[in-house]
Amino acid sequence: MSESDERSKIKIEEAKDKVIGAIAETMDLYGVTPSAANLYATMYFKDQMTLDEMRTDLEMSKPSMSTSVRKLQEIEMVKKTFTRGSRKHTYVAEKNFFRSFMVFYCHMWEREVKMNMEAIEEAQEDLKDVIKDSTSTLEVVEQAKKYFDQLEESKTYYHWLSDLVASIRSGKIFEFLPKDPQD
Amino acid sequence: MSESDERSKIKIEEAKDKVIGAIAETMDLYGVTPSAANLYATMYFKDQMTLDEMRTDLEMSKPSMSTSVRKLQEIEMVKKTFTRGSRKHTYVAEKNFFRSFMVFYCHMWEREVKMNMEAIEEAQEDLKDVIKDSTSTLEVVEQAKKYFDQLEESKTYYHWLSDLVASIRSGKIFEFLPKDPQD
DNA sequence: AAGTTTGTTAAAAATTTATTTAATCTTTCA
DNA sequence: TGAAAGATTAAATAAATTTTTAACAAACTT
Repeated sequence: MSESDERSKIKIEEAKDKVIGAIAETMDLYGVTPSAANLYATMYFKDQMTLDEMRTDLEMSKPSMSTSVRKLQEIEMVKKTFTRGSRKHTYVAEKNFFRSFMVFYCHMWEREVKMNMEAIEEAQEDLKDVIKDSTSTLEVVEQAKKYFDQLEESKTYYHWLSDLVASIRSGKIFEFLPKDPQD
Repeated sequence: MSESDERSKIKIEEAKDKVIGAIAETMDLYGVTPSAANLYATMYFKDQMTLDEMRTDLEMSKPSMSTSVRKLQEIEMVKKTFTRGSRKHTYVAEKNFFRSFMVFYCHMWEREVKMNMEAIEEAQEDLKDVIKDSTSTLEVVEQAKKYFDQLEESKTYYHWLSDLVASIRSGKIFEFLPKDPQD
């Protein structure tokens, strides 16, 4: 192999590493550990990888790669693939960032809406009881009403968030914000 | 104070606690610690709080409250307010979830776009050098081209994310997805 | 069926992150 | 200006995560 060819290959690796570093660094948003982030970013430039390749590439233990890849599968940023011939499992990174965005945020936001709305509904029931209770003092009723209204108001946000999720899921958001803006 | 009045007050507290628990639990999305999440959720039902009130309420140390409140100020979910008369600092929780959403996600997504786009631009420059280098072998040039194209493709996503941020910042997104949907 | 290879689970070690105690610095009021 | 109160920083402790080593289970090969 020629001297300059070797240099070119190194340059390609450096180019990749810059992007790998950036992707890994911003992946804390997705709630993954630095090593899982690193793994995903590495896989982003590969067709597919086995656990042993990951371990060699990142110089980490196999169980560590196993748990990282599991976590990445959970948020659907990595998928298992069948590779005929090989006994090793192979994994591929989701390379479509739109899909990753959709899967991750929709899942998280739905969880937020569900959990908080359920709590709000229950809380409002309790507050209604207090408000309707004829033995309650004016002061207590006023308190209960205040909190009830605050919760009612907050529902607007959760409805909106729910709508946002729906429009991302259905793809309708891309009518408003095209993936490929015409200039 | 009457028996039933006491019961009503407890019921109000229980109602609040349900919502506090839910908010705190879903706040991991915002990358804050459980105690900061707890603090915010508690403040959500108060007009304002001093560090000492926080410490009493959450039964934690003052420096702990100080760092939590600092973190919440960073993501603009809490603001410092002036309270004439008192020497203690007072803090208020941002109660408009739309604002919190906007501030947090726009900030994070802008960071993601900036960091990754800068790395991509640099990497593409390197790859261009390799592609244009007349001494490069065909194999190496093909490799470089492949990565260049992959990066070029990914820019679509970052542009879109950038547009999303802009439309949230400007409020234009609410034309597409109204806060208060007409049925 | 025995032996290998591969992947996962369990327990231990190490690292990081969060919290507290103690000390320092700032501000406010006399 | 000095004393007192309040908030922050620093160092130490505690807690929680992450990572690894080691043992185990499953699947394939011969």
